Amino acid sequence: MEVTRFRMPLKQTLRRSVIPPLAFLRRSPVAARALYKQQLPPPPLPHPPPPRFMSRTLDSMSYLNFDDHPRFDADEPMLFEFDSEFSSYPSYISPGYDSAGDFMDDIKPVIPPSPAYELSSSPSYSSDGLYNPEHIYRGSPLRLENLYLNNWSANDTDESSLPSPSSPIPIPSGPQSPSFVAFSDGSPFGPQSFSPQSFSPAAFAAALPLPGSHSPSSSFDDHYAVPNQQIDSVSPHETQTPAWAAQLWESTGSRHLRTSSSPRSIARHSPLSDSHRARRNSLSSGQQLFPSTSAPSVAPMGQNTVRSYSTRRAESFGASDDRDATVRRKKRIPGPEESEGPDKAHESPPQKSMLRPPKLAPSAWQLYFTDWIQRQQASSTRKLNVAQAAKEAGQEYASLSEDEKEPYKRRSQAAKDIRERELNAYMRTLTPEDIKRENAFRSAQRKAGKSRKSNIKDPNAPKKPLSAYFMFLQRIRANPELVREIFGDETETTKQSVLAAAKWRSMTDDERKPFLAQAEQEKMEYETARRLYEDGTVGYASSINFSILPGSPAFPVIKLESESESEGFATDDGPYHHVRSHS
DNA sequence: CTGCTGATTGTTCCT
DNA sequence: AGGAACAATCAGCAG
Repeated sequence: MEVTRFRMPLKQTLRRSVIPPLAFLRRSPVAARALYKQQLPPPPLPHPPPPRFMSRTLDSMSYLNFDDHPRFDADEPMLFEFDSEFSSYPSYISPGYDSAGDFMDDIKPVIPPSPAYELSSSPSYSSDGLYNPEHIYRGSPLRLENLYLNNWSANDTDESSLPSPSSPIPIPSGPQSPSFVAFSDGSPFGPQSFSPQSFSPAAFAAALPLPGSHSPSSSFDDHYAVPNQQIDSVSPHETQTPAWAAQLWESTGSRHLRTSSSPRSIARHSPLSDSHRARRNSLSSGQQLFPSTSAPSVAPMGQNTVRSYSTRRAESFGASDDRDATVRRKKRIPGPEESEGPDKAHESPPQKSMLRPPKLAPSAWQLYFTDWIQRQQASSTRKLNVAQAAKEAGQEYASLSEDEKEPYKRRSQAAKDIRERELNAYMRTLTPEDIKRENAFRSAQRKAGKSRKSNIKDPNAPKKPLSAYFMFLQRIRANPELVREIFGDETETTKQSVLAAAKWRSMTDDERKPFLAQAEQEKMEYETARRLYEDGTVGYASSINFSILPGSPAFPVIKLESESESEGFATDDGPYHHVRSHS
């Protein structure tokens, strides 16, 4: 098997242990969410931001450039090793597997957990097959996320001075700190730029809260979101999402996420600067945006933090400050067309897919089968080929009761949960060029009849808004009474569509009006978001809904029930009275 | 190679 | 393409 071994120099390791400044997170909301959602340690939050930190942070993005750094030295001592492939299941499904894992998509430091999370001798799966994170880290809550958290906690500290999870973990600082070695040459971002900071998972959660509502369709955010409850308990003083955070975490499902409770102080800024650059600059100068002393302050971004996609393209395979790109590069086996840069993306389609998404999580059956084979090997010397084994094990598996299958199902589900997150995170690391290349490959495969895989969509791109008719559909589905009225007893979705379409056609223009207006409104928002995204730099998630800005005409729109579970939908007052506060 | 199952596609509607 | 959710089919995994 071809194994490409990636090695991470110590310098990079150390660099990695530096907490990304919030400015970077704001500049790169996608990366920020990925970081946050993996529960990485929080960025330093100066209170108030030291001026020097603020000014220097702007130029210091290269500190996140873990790879392909000009200063990269292949002879540096290595702490990490990564394989581009792994021959077995990753840590979360394989008993006894190193919990640090070698999963490319989610770089985890291979460093023993801190004493606070004493490594148990038990594997991640107990003998009954149950997945049990507590078997890995004693004293940590039974949450898969804590695996990441704990690993990072361990990594971000010196092995010799490991703090407890509840106590803040000191960030090394000062010129003598090895963490800053990387900055000592060339980088304008000196060690002194950081004042001693501390963080804890709780502080991080408090620092970077998510908006209060979730889109039912936004699986990514559903899976990554830290429950508000948790955040609140951590930071009782912050009952509201700070403006910067609201902007930061505005999800791709923002259409659904916008709620009346979402802070919108960002709206104070003029929408008239049609260039995102101007907009961002106006944002960065807006210190008054973060007046709260309890709210985390943010180093403003400077002019030079804005780069267009074309710029990024140019840097795509060169020096880059894009952490996502870093991860991505590690996953890919470099192809010939990559060495020449992305200019060739439009040329002949790649011979093979460059994507290295996380592998599927094993099903309950696969886990059982793996165990079965192991048991066979342990208890019997007879040789079975896989076909025979599958046949025998398949019969046994079929005869298992639900209770007996349950442990396997739980293991499988745990693996699936993690895998889904990793996949989502992975997909978000893809650049438009990556996607173009992959789609060119897929198109060629389809043409050749070798695959029927459809093209992938850019998960970072703004989603097309729903048409008026689809909003009508949504509305019906959200309301049991309307469901009964229009769908009757029909449960088949395809037939429901027919019924809904008939109803739609029978409606008068007046009855359709609110849906059409809403669709028009969202279309405009989409166009704005799309332009910003295509211009580059702006992750869709951070796009601003200009329609909420003061002076915008109030736009009566339909409040879909899916957007607010707390608000019951009263059929008697009709849809037209529901006005979204943000619109 | 076998058995199983997760992932993907197609289905329906309209714009 | 965008929503829902189910059926059908593809694809991948175990050694």
